[in-house]
Amino acid sequence: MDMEEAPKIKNFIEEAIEEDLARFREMYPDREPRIKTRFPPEPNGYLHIGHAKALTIDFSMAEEYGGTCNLRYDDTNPTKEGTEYVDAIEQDIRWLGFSWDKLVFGSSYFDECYELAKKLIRKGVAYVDDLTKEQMRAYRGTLTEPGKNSPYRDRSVEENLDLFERMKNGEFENGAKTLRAKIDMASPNINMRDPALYRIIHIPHHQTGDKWCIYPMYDFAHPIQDALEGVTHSLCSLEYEIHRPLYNWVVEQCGFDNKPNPRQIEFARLNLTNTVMSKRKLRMLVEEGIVSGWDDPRMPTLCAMRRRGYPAEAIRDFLSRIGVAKADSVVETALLEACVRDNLNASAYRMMAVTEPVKLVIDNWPEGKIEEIELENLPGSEEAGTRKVTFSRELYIERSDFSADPPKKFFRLKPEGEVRLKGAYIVLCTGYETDEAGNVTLIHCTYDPETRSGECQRKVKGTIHWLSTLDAVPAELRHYEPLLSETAADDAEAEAEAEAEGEYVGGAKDRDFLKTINPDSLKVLRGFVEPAAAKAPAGTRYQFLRMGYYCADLDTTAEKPVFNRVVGLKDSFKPTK
RNA sequence: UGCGGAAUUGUGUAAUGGCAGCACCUACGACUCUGACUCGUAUUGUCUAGGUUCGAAUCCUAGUUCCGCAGCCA
Repeated sequence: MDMEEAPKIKNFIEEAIEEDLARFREMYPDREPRIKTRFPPEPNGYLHIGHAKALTIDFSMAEEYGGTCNLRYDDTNPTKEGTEYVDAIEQDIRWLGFSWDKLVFGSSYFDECYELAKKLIRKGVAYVDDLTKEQMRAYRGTLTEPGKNSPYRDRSVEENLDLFERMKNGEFENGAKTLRAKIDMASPNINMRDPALYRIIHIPHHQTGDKWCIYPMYDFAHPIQDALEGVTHSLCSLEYEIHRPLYNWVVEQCGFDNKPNPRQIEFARLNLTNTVMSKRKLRMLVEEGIVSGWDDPRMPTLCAMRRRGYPAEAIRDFLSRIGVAKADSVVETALLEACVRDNLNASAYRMMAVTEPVKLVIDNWPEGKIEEIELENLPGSEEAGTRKVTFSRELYIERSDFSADPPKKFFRLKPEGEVRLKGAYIVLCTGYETDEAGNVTLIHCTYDPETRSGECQRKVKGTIHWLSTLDAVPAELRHYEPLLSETAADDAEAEAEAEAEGEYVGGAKDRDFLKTINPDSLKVLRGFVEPAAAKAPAGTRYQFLRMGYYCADLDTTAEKPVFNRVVGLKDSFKPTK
């Protein structure tokens, strides 16, 4: 432990946990309290960077206080879920470097939920209601007016027990009856106006098959699962804040023996500039074919970030830098990119690649002569070693590294100008050729034999990268820009509107969302890479000198290498004139 | 005009009655065989109005703005 290390800044969750810990110790002096958390994804989609924030909080809080965290699939609604996401979720969590204590399904507590529902009926705090969805909405009142009691609210315990059992036995159709908590239809908190506990859904469940046709609601199941698993801190996002009284109501009414009871603490979700996080909108991008899939490198999903080449450590670094708070916020994507650059600068081997090539010929270099140039793989790292690249009369250089009409402070190649070819010689531009349209087609140079790298004191202002036409390998380079031209905050109105239309698709706001999509978010360049880079297996990351960090894509082959630009290098050159 | 939350620099986040700090971004400079990295410098902030106090981002009062809640979703 480094004593020089700055004291860790505590977030409000850590403070709450420490208070709880102190209280537990006081209440139960004979046992050492253990923190237990859980990460509860619903298996109906892929994890994104927002989930990564949540699960990082869940896992790291537990870890920090010597406790453990369960992975629990929140699968109480069989109409939306399937097993196809389960493996992907586990892979993403492991990739981030976390491991769970127990892997459980919420559905494995269905028996307990059912028994506890009957307990609540017997206590007289739950009843079977015959109201339709529409009627229930009408009876609920509004934000400013109280609701009124359902006519079925005062059924006897016996009748409720009988009806509930018959619900379970499949005697009723979907929606015909629900089990409701009997709390207060006049509560100022709408969530407390006799919320539904169980509904009838005649659909087989991916885990429990056709054993059940009634399924508990999140608000009923979640606190029960937490309590049964011994979860001490149920950490979730802000929108559940107003559900907390109901969470506590369920815990109290069910009356669990094992103490302490779980405590729900809420934090703000992550928003990023120029991205969307809503599962529904991400699904829209996939289904509309705007992206190639859930792992399209432009997506904010973890599988996409992995494919693009974002290191898991960089994501964790990012998550630790943004902190945890209760205020809504939108974090700049630039911070994520800074974390990625930080990580890759220290680890990614350097290579040369030319993304938009133009040919350069060294007229005083003997025809057919080849020289081996030795370049370091990682500046400042001896053990990373060196590699050899071929230098020859004809080279490719970056089109943007030559200007026939240069702006001020242009340190690259220009007529009559000199530039160093990285690791090789200083060359002087003696002329250039263009096509009818005025595009440069060939640059003529002479080299100075006295200026070989390492044997030369003379300095020039610019150094550019290059590749020999003899062995440069043609490669596809995919450059990405943000998917959205502006930050499309997840819009509550859109949800409400879409819901009013009966389905979560195609509201007016959604069409607005589609309009904010950046049509140029993917640019495919035909360039060249070093032969060594061409052989890299998918997932290999390099810094292509002066161009950015790149990662060999899933589509890469030795014959046709494909690289994703993970993130570009910072560039402080701003042409003026 | 209901209920639950939140407001600190362009962004995110610290400071729990005692020097408003850190990171990203931005700008400028140094260094540079990557206009990268690194290093240095700089700009900009406590939602508003009162009050308590020697002293307030912090406590009190009143207001303003923003977010969430009316699924048999989670």
